[in-house]
Amino acid sequence: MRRKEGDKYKEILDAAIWCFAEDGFDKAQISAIAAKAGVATGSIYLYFSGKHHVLCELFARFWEKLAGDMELLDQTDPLDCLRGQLGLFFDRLVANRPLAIVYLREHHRFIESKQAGGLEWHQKCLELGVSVYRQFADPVSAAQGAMSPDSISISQAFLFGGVRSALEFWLGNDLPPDRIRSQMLTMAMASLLAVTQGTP
Amino acid sequence: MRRKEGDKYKEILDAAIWCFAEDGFDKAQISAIAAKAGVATGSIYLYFSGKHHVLCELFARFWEKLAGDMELLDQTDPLDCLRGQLGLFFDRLVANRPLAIVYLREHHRFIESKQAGGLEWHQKCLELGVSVYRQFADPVSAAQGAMSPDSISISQAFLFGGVRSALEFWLGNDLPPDRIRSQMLTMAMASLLAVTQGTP
Amino acid sequence: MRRKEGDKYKEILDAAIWCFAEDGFDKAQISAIAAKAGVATGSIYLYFSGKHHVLCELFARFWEKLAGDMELLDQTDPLDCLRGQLGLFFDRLVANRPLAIVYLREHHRFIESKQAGGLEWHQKCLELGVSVYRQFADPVSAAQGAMSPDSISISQAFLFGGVRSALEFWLGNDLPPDRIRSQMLTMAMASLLAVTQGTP
Amino acid sequence: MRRKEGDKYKEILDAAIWCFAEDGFDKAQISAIAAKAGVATGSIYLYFSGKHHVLCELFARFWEKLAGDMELLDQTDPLDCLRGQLGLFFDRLVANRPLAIVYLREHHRFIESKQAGGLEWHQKCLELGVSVYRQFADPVSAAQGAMSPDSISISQAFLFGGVRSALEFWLGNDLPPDRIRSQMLTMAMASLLAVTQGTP
DNA sequence: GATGAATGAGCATTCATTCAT
DNA sequence: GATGAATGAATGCTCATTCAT
Repeated sequence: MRRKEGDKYKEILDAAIWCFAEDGFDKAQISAIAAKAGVATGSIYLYFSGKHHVLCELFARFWEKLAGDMELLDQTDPLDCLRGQLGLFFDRLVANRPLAIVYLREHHRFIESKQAGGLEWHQKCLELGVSVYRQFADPVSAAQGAMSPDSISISQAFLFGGVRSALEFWLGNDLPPDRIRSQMLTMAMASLLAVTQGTP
Repeated sequence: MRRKEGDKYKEILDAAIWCFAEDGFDKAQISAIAAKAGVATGSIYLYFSGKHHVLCELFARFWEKLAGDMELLDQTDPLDCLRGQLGLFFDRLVANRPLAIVYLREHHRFIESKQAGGLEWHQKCLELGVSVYRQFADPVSAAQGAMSPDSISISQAFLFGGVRSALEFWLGNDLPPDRIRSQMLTMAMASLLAVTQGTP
Repeated sequence: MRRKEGDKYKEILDAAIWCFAEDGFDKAQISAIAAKAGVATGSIYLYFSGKHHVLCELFARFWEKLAGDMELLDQTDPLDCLRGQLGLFFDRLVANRPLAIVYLREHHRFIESKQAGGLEWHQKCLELGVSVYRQFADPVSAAQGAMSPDSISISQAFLFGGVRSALEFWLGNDLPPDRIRSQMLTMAMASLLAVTQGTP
Repeated sequence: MRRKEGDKYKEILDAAIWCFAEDGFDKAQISAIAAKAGVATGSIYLYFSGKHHVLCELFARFWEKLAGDMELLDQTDPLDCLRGQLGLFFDRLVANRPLAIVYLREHHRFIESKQAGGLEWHQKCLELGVSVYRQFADPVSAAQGAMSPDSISISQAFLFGGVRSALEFWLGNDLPPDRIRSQMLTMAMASLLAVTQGTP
């Protein structure tokens, strides 16, 4: 069976999450990741081109799965859908604490990475968000520029920032995630509507 | 006795901002900071106990100055005041691009630092925000829990996350900061009101 | 798997002897030891936990071999046996000039080291000496305290001091070791008998 | 008054003894010596040319004083006189524990030092010993070579080694110095006589 | 494919010494 | 003479990556 081989890839990624979360990307040691994954140090280089690549693959898989799940969301009501998207993003990270830590601290390395494959999955998620966002267009707000690419991007960044804050707060406090999630979504939706609902 | 020449302390902090922004905290070299500051490597240790200390002092000075400026804001209208606070925070970082980068990437080290002096200035800024926030209390929203410490903290985190997103966006795009600032504040205020204005 | 090539462990120890002898422990550079041993700097840390550990292993191996050789000595005559023990110690160091230098200058670091393995071999050698020493007991000297633990320890220290002096002298002068060895043993035996032979 | 100036020289030497004893010569810091002496770091260089010079001056003063005291010893009986010399040496170091430590660990640096002034005082002490030693000459032992320069030097080295051992033992054990001194002298004298008393 | 011993460039920090005041 | 801020060369140890087996 070749199950073992396929597993190593995943074992390494899982081990990397823990190590990156614990020590940060720069301080985390490849040899520690290998040990935690139960493989030899050198084996990591059979699956990844280096430490940076491991990190990028981590996020690539994350965004890939998220994109898949986002597509399954009910798109009947734009507001519900967007709420669902943000909630899904939040839930996925809350379900994996160390991954949430790595996301908060090291995701920028993924974004800034030049040759990283996997950015297309991140892009896909952003686009899924935009496509729902566009459905909020009404003549007045559109006239006010709410559907300009810039405006949309800023809104989207703001919403992601909101989830980010919620995660950071969750990590640092002992509150049930639902409590945080709920207030986060309330605020996110309000901020969204403030931009997309024209105020005549 | 040879007097301390010039303002080496400040030169080092300024140089550190550039180096941390360029290379990240872990990769940044003390010797590079020293070179940029125009002092000898060893001189850094006359003013700071190590690389980590330099980073913490950086943020301590930032929050100290910000706290001072926040206190000067007109407090007549709570909404205006809060908008002013967030805008001030945004403006201070937009005015210093590399500092903004360092803030986004390395501020968590300051927060997580155990023995860092200067955390009190950060705390002070948070408290100034909370004290304005409390003025939004109305009977209905208060009854709904909007003024519970948890709720306030979450809101505050969300608002900071909003500014954070705006900064990140500003760094990655070529939009005039005012354009970003304006939409950020619109969204921030809306999200705030959504929590503090009871919906009977 | 790549096997450990050659006897890097031993190469490093041999190289360390030369470097420690030449420069002293503190000034000796790990990189110089590595170069002389023909290995990379980092490889030293595959075999030893640090510079101090290298030094301690050096002495541990020395005492281990010495203990083995001391046990082979003919124990028929106590006086001959003790002479043989001291002579053996002297000969082993005379046979390795740089090791003799390191012994004279740095052995105290081994003794003072808290967690050094190998101290048991040193202890073993001391005990082998004491067990022979005890055979000198005669009723009169014993009554005078010559076999009290303190007295034995002092005698032993004195005898070791004698060999030490002989080595130091040998290092600093161009005399054949046998000439020095012979006078040293004469004096050592006389000093020994002065304590263990009761003077009624 | 110029007492202050003369004092600094001595303050530095005294401080150096403590620091060298505590940390060893290489690890001891000039700045720590200065601090302990109550002077500025730079001031040390007004009195000494460097760290090594401080160490050498330390021993130069020691041997200078010892030479003076040795000359005062009663020379009536050679055996008593030699016993007195060794005892004096032992006592001087027992009276100053940190100095004893520095003597045991770092004296070789003084001996090996090329340009150190003060070696003549050390030489003086050795010669005072030799001149007493020569008085043991009897026809038989002299015929056996006991008064050859080599033989004398070896004997002297051995005797110094004996005192050295006694000091090392004293430092490492909780025995009253007199107890150690006494046995040391017994053994030293016996070893001496074994060489100088011809055995016909 | 898998291994892990071997590599060696890289870096924060220290500290003897200098010298402007 | 006295000071102590400033210097910058020096070094033990780490760890991502390689590659012989």
